[in-house]
Amino acid sequence: MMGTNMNLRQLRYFIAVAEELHFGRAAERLHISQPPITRQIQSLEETLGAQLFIRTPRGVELTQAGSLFLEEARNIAALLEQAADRVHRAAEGNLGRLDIAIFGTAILSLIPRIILEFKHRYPDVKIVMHASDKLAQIEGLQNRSLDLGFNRMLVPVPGLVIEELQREPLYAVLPDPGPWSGRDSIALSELADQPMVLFPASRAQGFVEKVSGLCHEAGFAPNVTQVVGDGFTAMALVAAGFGVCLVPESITSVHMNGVICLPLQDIPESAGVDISCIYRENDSSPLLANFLQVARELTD
Amino acid sequence: MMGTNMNLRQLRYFIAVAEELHFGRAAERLHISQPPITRQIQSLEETLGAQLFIRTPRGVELTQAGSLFLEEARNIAALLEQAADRVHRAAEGNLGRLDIAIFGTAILSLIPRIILEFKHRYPDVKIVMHASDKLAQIEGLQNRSLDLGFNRMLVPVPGLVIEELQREPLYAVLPDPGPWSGRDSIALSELADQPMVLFPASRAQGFVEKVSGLCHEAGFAPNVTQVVGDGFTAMALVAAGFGVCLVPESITSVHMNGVICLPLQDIPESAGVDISCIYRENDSSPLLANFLQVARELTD
DNA sequence: CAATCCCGATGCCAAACCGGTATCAGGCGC
DNA sequence: GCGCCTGATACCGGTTTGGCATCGGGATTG
Repeated sequence: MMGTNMNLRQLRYFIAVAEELHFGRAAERLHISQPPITRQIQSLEETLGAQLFIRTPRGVELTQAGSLFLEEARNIAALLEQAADRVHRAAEGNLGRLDIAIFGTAILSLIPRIILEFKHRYPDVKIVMHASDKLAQIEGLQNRSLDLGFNRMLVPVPGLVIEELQREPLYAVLPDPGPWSGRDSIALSELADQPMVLFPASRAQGFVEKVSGLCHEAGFAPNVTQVVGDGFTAMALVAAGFGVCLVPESITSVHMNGVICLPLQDIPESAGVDISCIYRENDSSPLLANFLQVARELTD
Repeated sequence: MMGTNMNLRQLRYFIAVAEELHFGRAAERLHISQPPITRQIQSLEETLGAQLFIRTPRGVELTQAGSLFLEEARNIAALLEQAADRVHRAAEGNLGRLDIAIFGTAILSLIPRIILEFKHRYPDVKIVMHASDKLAQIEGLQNRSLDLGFNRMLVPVPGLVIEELQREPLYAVLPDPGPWSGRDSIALSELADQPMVLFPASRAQGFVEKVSGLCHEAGFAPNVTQVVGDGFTAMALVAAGFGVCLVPESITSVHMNGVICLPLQDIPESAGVDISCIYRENDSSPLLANFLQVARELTD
């Protein structure tokens, strides 16, 4: 019993013979001698239970079954080649899908630049954006529905890596016109008596605690009058006279009537607020690696 | 250097491992031991230039590239299986295409029965019908655009086989009312003085010569007044009073006002007209073989 | 914290497979 | 009838493949 199992070699040889209609020329084209072709074709015919060629004194011709098989064989060969190429590209991170989570104010400035650059470099990678808060990002990463999250003030989680991309100073958002109109900076202690709006009203700790801590270091306890969901709402409340608030620098790129934004004096660099990304520690995806590389390049 | 060329074996092993997510279980499923699987997967990964699995202490999991390749591999494996099945069926004559030529009056009675029965037995064989005269059938068979022709009074052609399926007696078509109204048969000699309509006016010899020969055997030369294209036209001319004509029995299944059809007396069986099929001598197509078998069964 | 277990990886050997050379068998043309 | 061309076959050597035994590393367990 010869071959009871098809082989890609047989397929290649068959295509060559079917196109040359001549065992000898097919052998020449395949850079082998003629006898192996005879045997592989015989084996293939036995496997398929079908005669593929009619042997004639001048060469061979295809039977109807052979003609049918030629189409299928060509198709399969092309699919194999294509599959190999696609897999290779996927392994190099040029093809695939990346699920990225961001939250509210993270949309500003840095992250869109990273994503645009990545899409430009790897156009065949499909980026799916998810708007998720801190806890949803961690859950999504753990259950594999996310590959990467962007956030601020992340706390370490076992199995996940937090990588700081940028650290931006804090700004005070103040009513305008008001006592600080015309100033170009402000000390945190000047806000000791001011009612303060905090954000975000999230399940997870982070920015709110950061601001509280800074105030205590400046020698006063913040007089919190409101805790709202996001920085834009907080700025709007300041404009409406509810008090003052502290925001990361990037939010000040949004200009709003009725408020001014002033940098804080005497605050160490490390007291700024970070923009970090978070991903699985043992995620070997080349897509993620490529994305992180782009992110690092853009924050150097 | 291991494998620079993909192999179907590697593909099968990969699918098994990807579905079991465990080299040992995959080996068990494939009825081999575990080390060959390790090697084949390594070779495949090297060939593709992509890591397909992440080895973990409890087994393996698919990388994104591996996940992508699993889909492709499954698809290709299914296509291969399907191709093998289709080729096998084609070789057994259950699948494919048969080009069959008929001409005018051959449509009656026998041939449609054969074709209907064949379509019933081999529903996946596509039958393409061509209306071709005798010469076109021979040319079509020789240049491979036809597989089988039906015709009458065929003359031998080198490389083609003529197989008689049925022989039917001749009938005389006579004007009605007329001298023979009420009779139930007629002798050919009674038509000696009658003007006669012949058909078909074809490039090839055949029925016309047959009728002429019979008349001479009966002792008279036919008084041919018209030669027309087909039997129906001839019958119409008889009804219009142009004379009489001779037709094969099967045409008498068509009833036409103004004519009666009477069987000829004293004509030997061999003098009847045949319905034959014609095909290539060395046509090894199983579809043709199956079709001929059906035809022979229905004419036993 | 060490013993143990389970997984995949590796080394080694025999069997099967594959390709090359030489040769055979049959149809066609001169 | 003889040569020529085709695919088929016989035999041999190198390569590949699978099985057995074993290794190395991480996780579990007592």
